[in-house]
Amino acid sequence: MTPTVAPPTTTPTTTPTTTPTPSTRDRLVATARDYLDHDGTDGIGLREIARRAGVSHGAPQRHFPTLSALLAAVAAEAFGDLVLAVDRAIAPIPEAAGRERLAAAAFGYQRFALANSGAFGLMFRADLCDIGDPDYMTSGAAAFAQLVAVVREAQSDGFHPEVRAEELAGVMWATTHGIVSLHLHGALAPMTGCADPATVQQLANELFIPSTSNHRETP
Amino acid sequence: MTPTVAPPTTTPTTTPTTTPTPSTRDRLVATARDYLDHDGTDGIGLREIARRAGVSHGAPQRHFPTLSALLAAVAAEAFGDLVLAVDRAIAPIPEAAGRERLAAAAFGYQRFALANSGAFGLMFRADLCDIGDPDYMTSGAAAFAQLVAVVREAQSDGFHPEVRAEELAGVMWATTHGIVSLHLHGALAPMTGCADPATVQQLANELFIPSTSNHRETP
DNA sequence: GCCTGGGGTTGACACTGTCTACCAAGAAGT
DNA sequence: ACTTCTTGGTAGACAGTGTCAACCCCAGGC
Repeated sequence: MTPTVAPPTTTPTTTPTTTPTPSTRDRLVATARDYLDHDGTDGIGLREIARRAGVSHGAPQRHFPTLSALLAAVAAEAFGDLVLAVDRAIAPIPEAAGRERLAAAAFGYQRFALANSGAFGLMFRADLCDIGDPDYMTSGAAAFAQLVAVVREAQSDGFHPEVRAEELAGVMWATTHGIVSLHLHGALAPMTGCADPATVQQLANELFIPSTSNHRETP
Repeated sequence: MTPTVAPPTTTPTTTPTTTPTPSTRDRLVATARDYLDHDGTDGIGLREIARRAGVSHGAPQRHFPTLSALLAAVAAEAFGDLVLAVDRAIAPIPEAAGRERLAAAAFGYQRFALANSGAFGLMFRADLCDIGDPDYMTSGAAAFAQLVAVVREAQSDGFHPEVRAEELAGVMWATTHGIVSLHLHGALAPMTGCADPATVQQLANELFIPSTSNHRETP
């Protein structure tokens, strides 16, 4: 999301760009993100975030009406990072090789989920973050739109051109999402016997996208 | 559940079969399941379950050391129901038609998840139920073993016989699981434009299992 | 008859999210 | 310059939670 031009996170408080002091609100979001990266979603809470951010337990209420709203902001930010990660994953592959770009996007999604498992565990949890938050919804829609675009490129490259791109993207998304979700749950490895979710993704790509080398770049 | 033969749920408390009084422990599990069916996972808690079961808030501690243990028992029961549901879904299809049985199993998984969205939302939540519980682990493994068996049948029917059945089952499981998870999260419909997750599953089946009619029986 | 222990109750403790009153400091208007 | 209003932070309350510990009742074994 808005890669270079400083995303104004919904609060243009007299300092739209280059804010020198991180403005409590941003610090709360960053602290929550840190918490997720270190400790996962398990014990996250408003008071603990406030404590780690060095403010009183009532301070977040001035910026977010509820904990879900704060976490929605964190999830929205994470969705932006996801788009960037997928962008980086497909960037080195020429646009003409649409099928390989699609495979690379799936691996990029996986790598992001594994490297940011805490934030990923939050992004699809309606009980934790307010999924009605406008920022959350637009960020999520942007991520899906990116996937649809990659699918369209793959369709130009001969990947099931007869199917609606949105539905096709839904299947691809669900497959990759299911793989990483089950893996992070700890269910995939003992069941399938292969500890690396990328191996399962590799197989999924070979089944879905048969006529491609599907080279899986090293992480 | 426990349809006919009454599996003794880990507590052979002097009445292994045909217990006339539902024995608080069973009532707690049943009440929790009811809660999930009616109100989802959102506000579930030990005290609320005890309240609805008509016992004091400390009573569950006599049977389950922690809330996670109680919910693990509920999830284990739900995994058993899932196996039964998938069994019912593939039963009317002749065993020779392995690919169609696989497709039917996927639809059966979906229908179970949609009809028992509360319990399904619990089964893969490590923060809610103790996934180290032995009952939980064996029930989950049984569900996956059932899927592997169906995949093996499909392989005998020409469905990618060169691939390891466990890995193949992992891909199929992840795809269906991802579809229903994203749907229950509310993300699939606005993105793909089709409200019915079975439509997405239908497409996934057509992509995975190309040479079959993939008839999707009416729910 | 006594004792023992399973199973239920009640009360406590620490903790949570949210609400409300209070307060400090800067902006704005007169 | 003085007042007023808004913004943002603090501290205390309240209802709720999971878990722990003490107590208590009552059936079964000696």
